[in-house]
Amino acid sequence: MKEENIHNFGKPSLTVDIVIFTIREDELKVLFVKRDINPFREKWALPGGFVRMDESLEDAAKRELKEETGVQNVYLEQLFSFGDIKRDPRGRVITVAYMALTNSENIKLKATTDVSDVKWFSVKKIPTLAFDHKKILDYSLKRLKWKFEYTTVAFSLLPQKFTISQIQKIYEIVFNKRFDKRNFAKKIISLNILREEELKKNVSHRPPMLYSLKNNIGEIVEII
Amino acid sequence: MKEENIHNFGKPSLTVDIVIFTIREDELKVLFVKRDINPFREKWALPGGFVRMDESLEDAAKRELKEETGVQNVYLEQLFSFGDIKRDPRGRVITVAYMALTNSENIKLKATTDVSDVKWFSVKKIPTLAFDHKKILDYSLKRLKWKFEYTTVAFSLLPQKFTISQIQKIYEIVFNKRFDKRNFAKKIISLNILREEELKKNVSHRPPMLYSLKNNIGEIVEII
DNA sequence: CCAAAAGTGTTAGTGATACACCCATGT
DNA sequence: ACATGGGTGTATCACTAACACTTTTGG
Repeated sequence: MKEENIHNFGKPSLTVDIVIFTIREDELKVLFVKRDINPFREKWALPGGFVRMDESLEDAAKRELKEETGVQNVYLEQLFSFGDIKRDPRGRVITVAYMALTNSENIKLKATTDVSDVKWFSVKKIPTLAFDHKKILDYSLKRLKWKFEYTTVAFSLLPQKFTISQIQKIYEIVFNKRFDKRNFAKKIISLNILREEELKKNVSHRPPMLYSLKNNIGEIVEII
Repeated sequence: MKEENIHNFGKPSLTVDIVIFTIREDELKVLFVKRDINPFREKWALPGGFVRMDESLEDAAKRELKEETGVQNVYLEQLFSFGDIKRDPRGRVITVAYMALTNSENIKLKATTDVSDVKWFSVKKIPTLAFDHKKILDYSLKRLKWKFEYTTVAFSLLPQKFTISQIQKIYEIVFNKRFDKRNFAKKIISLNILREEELKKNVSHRPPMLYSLKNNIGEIVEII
């Protein structure tokens, strides 16, 4: 009987790379690691690495993110697979890119496996990156804006309870434009995706209402 | 100097699979091949196969589509990569799924490499499929609808010159719902993406205007 | 003259935008 | 009392949805 032989062809290698975004100091930031191994030693790169035989792609992304940066428990979605023939000087390597979003307040970065440094960079000041990681970053920025318009992913950048103006600020940072306070609040509330919690305490002005998200993060809801 | 060894890990294998849609007999159809090799010999499956070392992912998708089905020159976009550990009984295989769209009028199917048959199936009557191809199909149907709403991909299902009612029919088939003729025409024309060509000849009713698409297929334009 | 599909306008309703003042708290 | 950000309503405009009749051609 004819049998397809899985070994008839040379095999490309397979990696995952993660573009993780957060908001800090009123800016959209992305996390890079400084490579401590060749190729591109001493260059900044997206966290990532080879996929193991016994883990799914998503598990590989989570593992690499944790190993290289210490970051855990984030919103994660697959973006795109990049497979140009010459994208890696070591040979044929396909990478599956993931986008992650997190509220960075409680995150402690730590450089570990194969990495000498880990750092948040403003998307407005991106260093020279290893491999085709600039292309991956550009792609993920487009996807990020798209997802912000049509889903609730933005809420993964906030703590579990948040005010309307915190959401608005995040949209203003990502779209780099101001929104009218009244219209923004009207729109968000009319979507019926928020649950009122309690009033925020110890603020030196009128205490704002805290909300939490009823729906699942990433759910499709036309926001803007 | 520390050097990252590309061979430190067992390598998963890498395939591409293509979900190709067309409209025939007023139905949305998808192309499957009957496998002539194990595993899943005699089962219907998406066209696809192993990625070679010297071709990009997109080239691999085009090559497999042509080799297995004879189909060429189609709209093609990457969908998603599927990497569950047990998705292939032969071992660890990741597949990069592509979606293709074509106007099937001029297409001659021919079963060749590793394939005993090739056939269009209505999306309403899908046979049992090999591997996780049902999951890939379901994903691509979601993506198809999404792209129809927000881009001009639908036009890749039509000949270069087409009438408004041909477009409308395609939208009605894909969304499985009727649209008002006047509102649909108004909307499409207001998008300013069509160029008037000549009147269609030899029709046994009032001759409709033929249009062509000004923009690139797949361009983002909110259609519905 | 009949059958078939093409083409075309108006109205009502819904959602988007623009815009400014008062409120509750901490210091 | 003052500084700070929170909260709220209305009027206009643009877009969407609902709806029916006349036109052009081939047979």
